[in-house]
Amino acid sequence: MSVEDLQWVRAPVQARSRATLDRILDATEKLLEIRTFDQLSVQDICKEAASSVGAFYTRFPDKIALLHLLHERICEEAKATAQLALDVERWRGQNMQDIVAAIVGFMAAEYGQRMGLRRELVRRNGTDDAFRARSVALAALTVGKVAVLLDAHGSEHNRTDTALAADMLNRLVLGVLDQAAQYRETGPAGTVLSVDKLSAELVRAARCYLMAP
Amino acid sequence: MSVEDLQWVRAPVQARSRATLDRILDATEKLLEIRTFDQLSVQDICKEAASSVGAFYTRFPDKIALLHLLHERICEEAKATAQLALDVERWRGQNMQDIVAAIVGFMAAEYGQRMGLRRELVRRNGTDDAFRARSVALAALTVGKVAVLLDAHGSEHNRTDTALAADMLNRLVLGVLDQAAQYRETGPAGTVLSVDKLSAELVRAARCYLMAP
DNA sequence: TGTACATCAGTGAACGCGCGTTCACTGATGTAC
DNA sequence: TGTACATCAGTGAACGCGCGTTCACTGATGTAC
Repeated sequence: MSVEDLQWVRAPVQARSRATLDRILDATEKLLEIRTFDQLSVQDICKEAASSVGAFYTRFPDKIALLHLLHERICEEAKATAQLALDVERWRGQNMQDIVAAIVGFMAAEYGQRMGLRRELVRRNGTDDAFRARSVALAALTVGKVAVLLDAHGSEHNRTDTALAADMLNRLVLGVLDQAAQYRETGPAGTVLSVDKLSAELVRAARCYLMAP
Repeated sequence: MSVEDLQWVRAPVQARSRATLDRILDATEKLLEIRTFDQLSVQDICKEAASSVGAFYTRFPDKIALLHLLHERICEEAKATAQLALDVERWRGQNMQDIVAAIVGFMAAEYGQRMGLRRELVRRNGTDDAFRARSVALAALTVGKVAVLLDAHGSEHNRTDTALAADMLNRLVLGVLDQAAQYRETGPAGTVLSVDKLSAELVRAARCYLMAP
């Protein structure tokens, strides 16, 4: 999906303004690693992007549209990935253990990237309906596909309500990852846990949740 | 612990100002059910508390001190509860299954109260060091006590690294509960899950994580 | 290939609104004698 | 028990700062002929 399809930005027509837009998006993600979106002034962003406030407002109707654009992009990407990664056919013949490990491991690794943006989006989901709607739509899609996957492998787990199991799995995995995005280096209890270790424990938790008697 | 012991508020000396302070605290918690702390003006809070801006500033040095006070209070309460609830002696002779069910169930129920405040505090933990330090201290305490509990019941679970297991348990349970506080009525995937059902699934997940082979 | 013109892009100072904070003042409560 | 005085508490209009947004202007790019 290209930037032009999105409602949040006036599409650039010259290569120059396209480059400026890209710099603004990159600068924003970079600054979000350290600060909240609200803590970023439009000036800050434009300075970091080697651009100017006026240039910003020829692209975006207002400040928040920038964050909407970043969210919409990341959601569309994730949706496309989910369509491919969670397809039943793709996993036919493989065992549940490996499937869970692959999917949860992938999610954890993905989440490791762009932590700043994730943190901001988690915040928005709590209070802004437009952001929440997009996030919920994405989660509903993946949860639905995971439920189908669970149905197709019914003999390999011990859950009868696969819809509930899929929903809970999503809550567990994203809950822990969102939390990790909030607390960064040191976790919620002050302990350092590498992405790999966290990922491994998450895989373990997911497997256990599905397969324990 | 009484309000006077805290550094965030000028201690009231007359009953009248004590009452005003209480109204301000209650009003804040009430308003936090719908809006972010940043979305609340001092005016809003004072109006809801049937008080005035001037009165507010005779109690508090600034706006944020009010939230610090609420956080410090809730953390002290939680610490006291943890000291009692997670004591090894208290659970001697009981089996792991019941212990997990009781503790996780209790946490979920507790969390159901004051969701608005929780949501705000989760947000703060992500960006404000003072809030984070308090939350981390609390979590470190509970995780430490859970680890001791796991050690004392070593034969009833399958985890060797009890410190890691306790940390992960904390991440799983609080991760899901924090997330629920963000999304409220409808969960992250748009599904409605009562506190009881969520609690039951959390208990299941925690048990499985500890006891699966 | 060159020139004129239209549109796109970018600049940064200035504006104005919202909200945290202050302040001059009034009223209530407590204490000394 | 009454009076004077000190301190506590409360009021709400006014102030001022920060930051999102606008705007008058300059420069760059593309197109027609």
